[in-house]
Amino acid sequence: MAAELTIQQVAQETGLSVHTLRYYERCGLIAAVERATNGHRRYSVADIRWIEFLTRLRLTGMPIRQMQQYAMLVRQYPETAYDERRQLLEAHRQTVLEQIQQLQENLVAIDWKIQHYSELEAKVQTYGTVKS
Amino acid sequence: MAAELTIQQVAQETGLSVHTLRYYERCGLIAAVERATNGHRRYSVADIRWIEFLTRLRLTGMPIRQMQQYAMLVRQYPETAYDERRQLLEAHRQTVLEQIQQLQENLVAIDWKIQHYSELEAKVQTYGTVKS
DNA sequence: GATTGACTGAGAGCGTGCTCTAACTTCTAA
DNA sequence: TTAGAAGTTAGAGCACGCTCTCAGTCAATC
Repeated sequence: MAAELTIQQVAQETGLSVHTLRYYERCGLIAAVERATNGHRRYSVADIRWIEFLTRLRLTGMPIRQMQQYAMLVRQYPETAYDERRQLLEAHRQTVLEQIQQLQENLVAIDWKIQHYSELEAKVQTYGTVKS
Repeated sequence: MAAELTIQQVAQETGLSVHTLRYYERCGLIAAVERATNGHRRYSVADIRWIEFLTRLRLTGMPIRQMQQYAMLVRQYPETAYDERRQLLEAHRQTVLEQIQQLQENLVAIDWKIQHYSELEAKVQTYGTVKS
């Protein structure tokens, strides 16, 4: 795979900082990236796609530890272990669904409070200061 | 308001630890709780309701800083400032909606990957090891 | 050949939100 | 009256996920 992107370019593309990109590589989330003759990193399009997927996992709250485990499965058994990878993602999928549900439940309570304040404001408009 | 619950009981009710309850009080999220003659905290039902609402704010990702601001509005102007409180909550409501949407978008990509793995697994079953 | 600017690795530092410790008090039950 | 369980404060410590610093390398430009 042609590896031609500098770390700066990848940072721009992915929204991660160059620090974070090096950090991710250091801790095994990204496999050793190709290097130019001067030792500088050169990322391939496949690297970018991988980083984008990693970012989705992070944004859905997967801890680095688990991402490392997933990365390890992909790297260590590149043409197999589909079952294990799928299971890991399915477990994560479940936690994401739970997160969404919890957010929605809590949102109802917040909406309720907003509504309550609106009503109190209306009363203040009509009658002056009101308690609670 | 009758204040009769010990910190242990409140921890049980709310799911927070006693450490966290004291921490929340220390940093101004909970107004000074009533004390028994021996100096021990005695929480009222209103305290519990407040803590439950705080917990909803936390679980939806509101930072402590902002919760402090909200708590300050409630405490400092107990019978007014509804507009400001409502605005604060509405701004938060917006970020929660965005969170949910982002989770859902990322979930699609994860589902997609799970599906992909399922298909690869099926191929492995049929033809033996397959690449990608 | 000197300067500039992007890169490198290793490791220190930081912000957030708890979580735990230590030393002390107070109440209850044996 | 003594043991132990639960409470108190102030402050230290911790896990996580970055984020920044530093000293050095390298290539291009003036």
